[in-house]
Order: sequence, then C-alpha cells, then structure tokens
Amino acid sequence: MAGDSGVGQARRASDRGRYGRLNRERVLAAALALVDREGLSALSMRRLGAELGVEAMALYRYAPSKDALLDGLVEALYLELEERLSAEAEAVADGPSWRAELHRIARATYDVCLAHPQAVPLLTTRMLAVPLARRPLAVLKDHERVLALLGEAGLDGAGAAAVFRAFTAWLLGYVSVELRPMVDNPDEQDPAFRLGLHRMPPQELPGLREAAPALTEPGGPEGLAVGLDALLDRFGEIAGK
Amino acid sequence: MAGDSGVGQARRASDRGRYGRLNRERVLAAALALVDREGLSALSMRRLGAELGVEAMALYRYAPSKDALLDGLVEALYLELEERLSAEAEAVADGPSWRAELHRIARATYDVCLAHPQAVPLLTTRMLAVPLARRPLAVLKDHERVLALLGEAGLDGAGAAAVFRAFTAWLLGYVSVELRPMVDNPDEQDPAFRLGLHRMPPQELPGLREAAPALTEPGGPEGLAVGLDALLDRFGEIAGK
DNA sequence: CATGCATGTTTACGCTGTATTCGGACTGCG
DNA sequence: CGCAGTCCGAATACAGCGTAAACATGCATG
Repeated sequence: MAGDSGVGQARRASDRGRYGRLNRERVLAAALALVDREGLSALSMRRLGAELGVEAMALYRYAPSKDALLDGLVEALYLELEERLSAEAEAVADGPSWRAELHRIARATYDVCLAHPQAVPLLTTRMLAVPLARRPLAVLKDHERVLALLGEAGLDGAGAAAVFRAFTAWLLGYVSVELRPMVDNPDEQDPAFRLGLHRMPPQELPGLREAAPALTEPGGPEGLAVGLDALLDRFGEIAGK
Repeated sequence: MAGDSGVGQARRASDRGRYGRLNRERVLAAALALVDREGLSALSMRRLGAELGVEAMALYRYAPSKDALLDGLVEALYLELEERLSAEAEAVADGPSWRAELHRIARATYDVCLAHPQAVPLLTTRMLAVPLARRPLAVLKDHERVLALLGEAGLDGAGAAAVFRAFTAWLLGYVSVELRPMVDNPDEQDPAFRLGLHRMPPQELPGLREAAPALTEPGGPEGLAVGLDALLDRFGEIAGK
C-alpha cells in the first residue's frame, strides 16, 4: 500500500525510537534488560529513555512514576513466572498433588529470580511495601494460585493464612540470601583471598573464617525444596490438616 | 578549670551543631531515628545534616558515601541486637541449649526489626548485597555466634552451612513479610475497604479476597519460632546430627 | 480536507550525592 | 605564652535525578 519509504503502518516515525512506537510491554522489557545488565542503580528514566531511543518524559505515558515503573518490573517478573508455569507439562492425569504444585511454583520462582538476580531486591522492597490490594495483578494471581492449592490441602482461614505466610517468607528469604554474590573478588585465584577473608579480624571470628568457603556454596533448588517441605509439614499439622 | 562560658572542653563551638561535635555514633543514631520517623526515602545527606544542625558535607567525615552510611545503619541494627542479647539473663546454669539460643537470637532480631520496621529493607538490599567479608563487624559477630551454636549442635562444614543459610533465609524472609503494612487505608472503618479489596478484580481472585483478612493478621513471634523449629529439625537430620 | 487525540519533545525546577577548597578552632610543643 | 599542626565543618560547585507543564507532530476519523 503506502508509498515507498513508509513500510506498512506500524513502523513510521522510524529511527526516532528504534522500531517505532513505544508500549508498556516494551518499556518494561527494556527496563528489566537494563537492570539485568547493569543493576538497579543504573535504571534511571533518562537512561531507560536513551535505551529506547526516546526522551525520559516519554516514559511517563506508560508508567505514572518511577516507583510505578519498579512495580511494573515486579509485575514483569511474575508474568514471566506465570509463563514458565504454564509452559510446563503440568497435565498429569487429573493434575499433580497440591504439594507438588507448591514445589513447582517455588522452583519456578527460584528460576525466574536466578534469571534476574539484580531484580530480586524489588520483591522485598517494592512488592512487600505495597498493601496487598495494590500489588500488580500478576502477583495477586500468584497468591490466588497458592491459596487455591492450600484449599485443596484442606486448609482455610487462619491455617491457610499461616501456611501462606510461611511459604512466602521462606521463598523470598531463600532467593534473597541465595542469589547474591558472596564473593569479594571473583578473579582471585586463592580461595581465601577470593572470599576476602583477609578483611576479617582473625581471632574474633574463627568459626566464620573456617565456615566461609562452605557458606558461599549455594544451597540450590534442593535446599529450597527441603525447607519448603519442612515448613509445609509443620505448619500443616498445626493448622490441623 | 576554664573561664565561665566555655564549659569544660568537649562543648565549645556550640549552637552550631546541637550539643557540640559530631561523631559516627551520633550520625548513625540520628539517621536511624530519621528513618524510623519518616522512612528510608526521607534520608538524604542534606536532610540528615539539617537534623544534626550541620551541613551535608560534614557527614562525609563519618561515612565515605551514602551507601556506606546505609551500611552503617545495618551495623547499628546489629549493635542494637547485640545489646539486647547481652542485656537478657542468659546465664542459666551452664547456658541454655544451642537450640534455645538460636530461638533467642531469632526472637531478638525480630524485636529489633519490629522497633525499626522502616529499616528492614536494608537487610535484604544492602546487607545481602555486600560480599560476606565486607559486612559490618557487628553482622559478622552475629554470624559467628550462630555458627558457634551450630557447632555445639554437632554440625560442621556443609551441614552447618546449610542450616546457617536456612536460619538466615527464614529469619530475614519472615521479618520482611511480617513487618510491612498490608493495609491499604488504615483509617477506614469497613474492613473490606481498609484492606482495599475493592481494588481487586472480583471474579478472578475469589480465594484471595476471602483470605485477605486472615492474611493481614500478623504471624507474630510464634510463627517465627514454629518455622525455625521445623527448619532446624529437618536440616539438622539431613546433615546427620 | 478538517479535526481531535495520542504520542513524544522541550524546557524548567528543585532536589540529590559528592569533589574541592577554604577557614577557624583545638591540641601539643617549644 | 606563642606557634605549628591537625582536625572539623562550611561554602561552593557540578552533574545527574524525578517530574510538572506546555508544546509539536503525525495518525485516524468525521
């Protein structure tokens, strides 16, 4: 149709922004990519604008404030979680047990966080800072999913709430401690120097210095699963499952 | 000694800063007080300076950067923890069991966080972001204390590390989810409106809407203790206690 | 073709962290 | 008593931040 230079319709005011118009999804994706690449502190409106070939103020059409944009990042993480969860097989006969499902959710959350370690702090700062009802829809859907599973497990009311809190606390705590670098100087050969043990007062912290190498080993998804089972068992029996 | 207006020695260039000279402890105390009163986002160098009757740049004599000052806040929290721990009786015969001690530490940490809820995010962001060896001394001493108790429990190496990680993850996760406001509009009478349930899409989130009131009930220190026991039992037996 | 709306730009303001430079008071020594 | 050195805080300055407001432009529709 159109003349010669204008290609179709969706790409016209081209080479202003790369690949034409902005939209919320592209903004959030670019923001997440930037955070993944350079860390949370590299994310500024101007910088993100530049990344998208656009002025900073243009972003305000897609997020009313920077805080809202950070909440959008949380939402993006949970959308990715949802995607991973529904991408798997899942349809085993009439569905797996509630317990297996909770493990699947925990594991998928772990994987998402592993893919975006720099964004993990947003979960404990932004997500938990927002009152329940104001959390992004994708987050609420995740909560709903977990609660439904607890219902399947025969829990309701205060019991379900207690297990839900334990589930969330363990999951967020685990990824928070797991997915951060413990190493001081990764390029160093000597393990002690790599950990930066020479910075620690020697006689005051003997146990810590000894344990440091083991402490920096990650617990991996197995550790997450073990703790989750322990908590589900205990809180479940208290709630009178 | 001195004449009449100069009182002793430590207070001279008075009514510049209130009560004379600055020092690191006063700076950190004022910073923590400000955060407690108005939240983390209210903490800026200029503002903190004003709080102390001083220009912003004066603070750089006591913390090399704002990030370092935030790390100082983490240190202040752990110093307060240490204080609380040693303030208690503790000297019961030849000391309580390692398990009771871990509970005491967890509970005291909970209490400190309860006293400074606005500062809690610093634990998951700043503290965990720093490589082990670079954490404030007070934090490392806490780690040392926990590790020593795990040693008493007969754990070492990988086993102790696994339990240590579980302890930390649970503790930090628990206080993170517990000590944040879930309520949307605290002044509202109607519970549903106070929670802001009207913001949630009705048919998509039936379970969540139903569970919301229970979810906003805090788990309290009891919930912390229950989960801690569950984790200690499970990880302990895996580590071959 | 004219009109209205959506999108992105421009400009501007107050605030942030902090590098640098300076003055003035306290300390210890002769 | 006087002087030197040291430490502390003030002053100034700069780049970058989030964002309010007014404006330009191009698209789809009447």
